[in-house]
Amino acid sequence: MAEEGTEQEQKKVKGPADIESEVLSHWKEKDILRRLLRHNEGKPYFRFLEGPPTANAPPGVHHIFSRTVKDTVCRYRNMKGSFVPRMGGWDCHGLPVEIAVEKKLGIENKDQIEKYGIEPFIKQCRDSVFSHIGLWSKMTERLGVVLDLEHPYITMKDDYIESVWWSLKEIWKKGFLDEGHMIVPYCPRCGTSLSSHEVAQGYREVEDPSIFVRFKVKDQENTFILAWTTTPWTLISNVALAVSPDETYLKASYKGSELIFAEKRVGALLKEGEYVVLQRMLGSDLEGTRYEPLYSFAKPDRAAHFVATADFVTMEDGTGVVHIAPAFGEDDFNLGRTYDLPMLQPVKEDGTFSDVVTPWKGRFVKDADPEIIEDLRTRGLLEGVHSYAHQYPFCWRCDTPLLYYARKAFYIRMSRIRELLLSNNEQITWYPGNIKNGRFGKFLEEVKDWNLSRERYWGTPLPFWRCPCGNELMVGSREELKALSGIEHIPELHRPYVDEITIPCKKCGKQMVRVPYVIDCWYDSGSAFFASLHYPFENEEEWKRQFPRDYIAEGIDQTRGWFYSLLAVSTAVFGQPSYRSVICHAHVLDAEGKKMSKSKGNVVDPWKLFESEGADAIRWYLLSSSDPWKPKLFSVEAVRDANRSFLGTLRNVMGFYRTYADLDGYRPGSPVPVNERPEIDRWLLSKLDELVSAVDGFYDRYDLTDAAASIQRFVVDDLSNWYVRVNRRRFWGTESSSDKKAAYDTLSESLKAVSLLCAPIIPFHSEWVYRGLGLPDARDSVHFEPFPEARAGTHDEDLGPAMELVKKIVDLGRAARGLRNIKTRQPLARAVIKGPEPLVEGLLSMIRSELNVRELSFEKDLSGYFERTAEVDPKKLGPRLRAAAGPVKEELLKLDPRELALRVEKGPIDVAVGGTTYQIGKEDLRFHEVLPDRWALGSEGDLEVLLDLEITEELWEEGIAREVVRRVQTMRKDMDLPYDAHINVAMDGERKLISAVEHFRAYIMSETLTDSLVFGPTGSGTEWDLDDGKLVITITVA
RNA sequence: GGGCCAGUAGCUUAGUUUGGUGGAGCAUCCGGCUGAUAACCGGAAGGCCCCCGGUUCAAAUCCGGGCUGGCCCA
Repeated sequence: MAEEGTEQEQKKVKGPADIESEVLSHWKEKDILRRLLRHNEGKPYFRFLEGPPTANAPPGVHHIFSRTVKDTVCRYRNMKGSFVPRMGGWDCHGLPVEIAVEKKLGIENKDQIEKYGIEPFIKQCRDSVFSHIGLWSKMTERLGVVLDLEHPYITMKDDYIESVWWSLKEIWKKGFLDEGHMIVPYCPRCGTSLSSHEVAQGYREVEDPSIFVRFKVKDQENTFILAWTTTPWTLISNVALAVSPDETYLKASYKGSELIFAEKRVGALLKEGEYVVLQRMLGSDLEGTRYEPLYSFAKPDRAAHFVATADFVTMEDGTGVVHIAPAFGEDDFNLGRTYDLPMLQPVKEDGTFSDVVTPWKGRFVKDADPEIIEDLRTRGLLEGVHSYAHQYPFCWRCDTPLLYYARKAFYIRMSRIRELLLSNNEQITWYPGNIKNGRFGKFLEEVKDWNLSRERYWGTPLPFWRCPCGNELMVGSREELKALSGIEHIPELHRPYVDEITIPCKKCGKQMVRVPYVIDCWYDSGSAFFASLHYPFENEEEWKRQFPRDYIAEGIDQTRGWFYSLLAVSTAVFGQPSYRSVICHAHVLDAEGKKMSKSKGNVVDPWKLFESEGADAIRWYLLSSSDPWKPKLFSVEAVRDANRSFLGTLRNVMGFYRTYADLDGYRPGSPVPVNERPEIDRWLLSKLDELVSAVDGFYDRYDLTDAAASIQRFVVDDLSNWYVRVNRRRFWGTESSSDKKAAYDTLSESLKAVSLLCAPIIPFHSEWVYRGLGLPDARDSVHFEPFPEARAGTHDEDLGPAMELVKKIVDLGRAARGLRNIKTRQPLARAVIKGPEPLVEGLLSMIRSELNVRELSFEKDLSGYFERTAEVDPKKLGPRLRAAAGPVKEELLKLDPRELALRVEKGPIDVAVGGTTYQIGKEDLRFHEVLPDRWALGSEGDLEVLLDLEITEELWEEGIAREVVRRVQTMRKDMDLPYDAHINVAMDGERKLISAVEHFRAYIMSETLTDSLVFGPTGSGTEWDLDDGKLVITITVA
């Protein structure tokens, strides 16, 4: 019963919302989405990995985009016969979660968190992680995405954390995990380092002092190296000066001193004539030169205060000499490692100078700048002070200027495996390709060590225990921890519980204590390719089947996020890439191309769109409008357009099919053999065949946009606007014939194939079409069908080009009519065509009826009908004559175009330019036609369609008859008459019109199912203003 | 401040690899077609192809320099 009701419903052309809710309830009833998760189980894997979102905020349009891109590829592979595991995943840890909780609790720093208590705090975090998960599930389902959200991986689960621990221990065993100082952006007021994305939010343009400082060279009288800095407070911690090894440096005498600096900077530093160059040398010659420290508050513990060389020294600004304080800058720090420089850090965590810096102890470092400058001035070490405008980061929460600080941290030595990262990247196919060696590859080439530790609370604890005696160990599993600590019950693998676990030291017997860090949550998600399986503790076999993953897809912002962490972890732990192909899709912007943000109020509400336009329209728009990696301007109008241009047409073709199939009781089955069907059927099937291969190839190459575009072209142009339109009559007749059966078979086969081809992109409409066809062997869902294969034998080589020619001829003929305002309803005596002749009679009659001409003739030459003009074709002339093309063209412009056409017709003509004579023939020219009134011409390239516009009385009358038929049909439609209702008609009007109707009486009556047709005044009726007079028509039901 | 991507009709875009009369769709107007169609067909109007230079007989396309927007970084 339910089945029948559904079919009844489908007769009418419905809106997308009805279709989708109907499909959704069908899926629910038959449990389709859940069954699809297991579809093709036991077959070869297509290994997809879902990137885990954080469910503490509702999903937005860009998540819809991601899910669409992922789902479409997975559905395609599923149809191609692969088993596609689609485990959902949730990212749980990290600062965003902590900050959301801090906000909720009304606290804003670590002291307050600790006062509140770590245990209740992380409980709050855990509770808030899934605060919006309901919306995520709802969105995923409404979008028709197949994703297992009932058994997802969850990064805060102990199993997951345990796998992460294991991997960290692997890295540690390889010696890639190190503890040491890292330069991190640090907010002295909040007492914490900041993540890079937090820093990025807080850049502002500021003015800082920029000073030129003299460093006295040791053992050389009155000689100074001139350096430049915008952070005077770091001079206290100076341990070296850096120069560029390949640049030239000068020693110049200036106002009684000798100064050393880069030659390229001289113009910006000193005035011409005020200095004398004493010596030139390369930067590398300066290496090792010792100088006297400016300050000696902090004592270096090894060799310091000499010149080093470094590539990062530029000639853009300053003096070409950079002062180095390894504790306060990343370049400085790295150079410090290279040269084994001491690290002076006389600055406390709150950003003030420590006690050793006697003059300024307790002062915030930046506030001490003016006094430091003054001190240098009085000591004669200052060469100049300027103000310097540049971008500087501030804390996004408290607006304090950030300091780059060397902090103790655990880091993974990614720089050591840079080459391996790069060669692993070579094995990955990127969409779009330019990311591989561009944004991503460049990033890898300069990969930095990965600062892994975070001085926070809600995260995977770093499983590193240390004894006061210096003994250290890494714990790689729960069992290991229990065995080592002797503690049987561990509530969970989070702070504060793991903090309380101590391990007796095997060396000294004291208690080893865990370091206080959690790890960067990007490491969590980067471990998803194994931790989601709880490998290596479980699922060994499944792991082998799923490594590496075939496909991932996320937004381009993940380049240095998940795409990187996924590759970084797998390279560090397994030495191999963890994924083979990746689609980076672009962002979804508002209709103006601006980023959507709540504060701007330009966020499109996906739920409203689901209701008004439907999920398929959204999916189709996102994939068909342009490549996924081009930004999408998202608006209701854009989605509506997708609905209209493609889905609407598909719905209408389906509606047409249903209307007549139901009327005729047609069911697909025992089809008419293809070779017995008319040309047009074979043509459509042949087209369809080409489409199937093309779309298969597009999907296979992850080219979703071309797949969608070619399907759309087929459905709109070939199927709807050509096949259905020119074949309508075949469906109308009441008697059944094999021709009619062939038409139905062709249409239903095409619709079935289309539903399969677009199933990966629009799962709802494809289902609706598929189930509405009445297929005898229909499965529960289109999504269980295998992807169609091009059928041998349907491909007809000649029909394609022949039909293209027919369409072209028809288009040209209609254009010719349009030029002269001759409506298609007006029959014409003949059309003369110059061009290849479509061989098949069936196709010729199609041209006659589409163009409404009685006769068709093909001629090789139409020059007898009209004159031509000629002009230069630069495409031909340019390559042949090169530089002479211009002047020759000028010369030819002097001739009358008509005369030129005539002369060239007889043979090449000579054109003399600059003493050389060039032969110009037909092939160098383009021709235009000058037509007499009787003829109308449409042409494209060599194809020309000429219409005879002479309208005889008989042709005119036939035109009137067709007008009348059309008016009557319109009236029938307005009266809502059934298609098969018979009528009686009365007409009154001008004599010549009535006479025309009388001559075509039989034709009019049969076309309009009229039983009786009478003439004479009628009381009521509709008055029609035909171009040639008025006609009143009255219709009554027979 | 650096890197990547983009800028073409009122709007959305194709064309740029390989130089040779810039094509579509939406919207507007006119005409047509309509026994599925909010569909479609024809025509009109609408383009300093972001700007400035360069190469070339010829540049939307190649090269250089800018500008604007988006993204990623700092």
